[in-house]
Amino acid sequence: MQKRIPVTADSMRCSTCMLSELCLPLGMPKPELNKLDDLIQERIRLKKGSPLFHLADPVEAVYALRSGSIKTQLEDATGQIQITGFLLPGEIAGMDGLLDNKHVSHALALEDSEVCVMRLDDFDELAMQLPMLQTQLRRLMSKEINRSHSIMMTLGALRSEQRLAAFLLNMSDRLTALGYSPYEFLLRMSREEIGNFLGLTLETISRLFSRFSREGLLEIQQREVKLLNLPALHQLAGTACPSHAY
Amino acid sequence: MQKRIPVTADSMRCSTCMLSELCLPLGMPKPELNKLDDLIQERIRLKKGSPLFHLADPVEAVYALRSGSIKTQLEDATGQIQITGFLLPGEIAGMDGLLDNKHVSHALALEDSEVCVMRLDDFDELAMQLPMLQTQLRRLMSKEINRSHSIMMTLGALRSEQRLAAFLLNMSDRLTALGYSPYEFLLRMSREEIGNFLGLTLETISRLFSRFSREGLLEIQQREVKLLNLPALHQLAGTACPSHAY
DNA sequence: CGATCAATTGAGCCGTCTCAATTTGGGTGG
DNA sequence: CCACCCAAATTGAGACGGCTCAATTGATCG
Repeated sequence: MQKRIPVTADSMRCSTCMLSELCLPLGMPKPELNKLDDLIQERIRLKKGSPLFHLADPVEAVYALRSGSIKTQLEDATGQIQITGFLLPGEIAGMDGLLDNKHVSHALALEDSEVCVMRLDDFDELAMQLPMLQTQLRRLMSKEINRSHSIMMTLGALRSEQRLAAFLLNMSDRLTALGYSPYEFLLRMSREEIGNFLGLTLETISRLFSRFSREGLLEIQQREVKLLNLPALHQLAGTACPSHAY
Repeated sequence: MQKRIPVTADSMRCSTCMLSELCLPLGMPKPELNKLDDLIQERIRLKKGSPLFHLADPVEAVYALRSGSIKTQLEDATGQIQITGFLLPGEIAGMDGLLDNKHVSHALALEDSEVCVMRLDDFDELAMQLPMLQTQLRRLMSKEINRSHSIMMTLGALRSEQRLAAFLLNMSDRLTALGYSPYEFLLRMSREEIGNFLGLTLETISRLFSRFSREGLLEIQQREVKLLNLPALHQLAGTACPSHAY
């Protein structure tokens, strides 16, 4: 259930997009920003549950999430799935397929979503006049490398309660950057998906939510979370609590 | 214990380097390859145990390992370490620091090693005349993203014996690509470092080696491994056994 | 309003960790 | 060159965290 939407002159452009502080343009000066507008020639609307791309699809673009949310997952020879990330608006999908221009993962919409299509051909052409663009992509790819390494640490070094705390705080931070509340948000993924991502079972996730709730760290009602004690969660996760949280 | 070595006209260059099929030049046509030679202006010799860079150091280059081996590791606020990779010749270090040009990890030599320094300024300048260079770096960064995602799967979905099998097979594959035997090699890292990397304790690693040895999967003598049954190891790890192994 | 899927909760088991004791090997100085 | 020392690795016993299997409740959606 994909719907491709051509971008017309009066559509939203990078230069006027609310997400430009987070997305590809992050930190680019205004004049350069205006040149970016030709890069996005189309967008894709995704219904909940539908794929943006699949394993082994050819890569001809990377995608910036404009609205909604997306999960990305690996699938091995035995059919085993590992979710590698949950994307929020302003984040980029498809950067893992650039070695051989073949996707090595699946990307699936967790809710109705929309992505901006950045065709690599167009990207490289524009980058000839706007070299900074290469730097921007490099920064985003570097960020994804960091993110992956951090998750390695989460999976390799933390116990279940710490993993879930770290996960919730990470969601909270990213939603805050988007202008939402750090405290209350809706999880767009199931307990099973959280568990898969964190290397735990859905039962463990459910039990931890119940326990955190009993301990007054949060309230949870289905997928609606309210974080009640950010400092305590940070202490659990072993991360510093950002000052804005006090 | 770092020693910087300027690259002179008669030094080894990318165009004549044995590693060019694996390293930055991978898949580049000859004429373009020759232009690469000016990129590497110096190399660094590292004594065993000494750092290539540290957390929070400014990033002015990325590094291609020329000989030896290097581990990279994260360190969190509590001092907790997570090893994120063991680099072999032809592989690149420092690509995780490009978001803000500040290193977010440590890189330490596991044995006496040598790296080629690719200054980012020089890189971007050269890329103006050789646009393919940007694509090459993109491919290498994409490869690192993949590698990290695969490790997420290893940590999130596999049991201890599967993790160690996957680790050994991965080493075997990469050493094979360098022209070494798929069967016999020397582990340059301790049991503790393997365990840290795989999210297990050193005792578990030691026990697994003993068990694998008892089961005839391999022979191990300190850090000298001989893999005796690649298909069985692949079956354990849940990966397809490459044809050359039969 | 039933059907179906998601989430919760419990009981028991298993894998990995922790703590501790030994053994082995490599490096150093007498 | 040998004796010693220290770090690395092995092995065992017991504890515990997270998993499996199973039953039940609670949402959501035709």
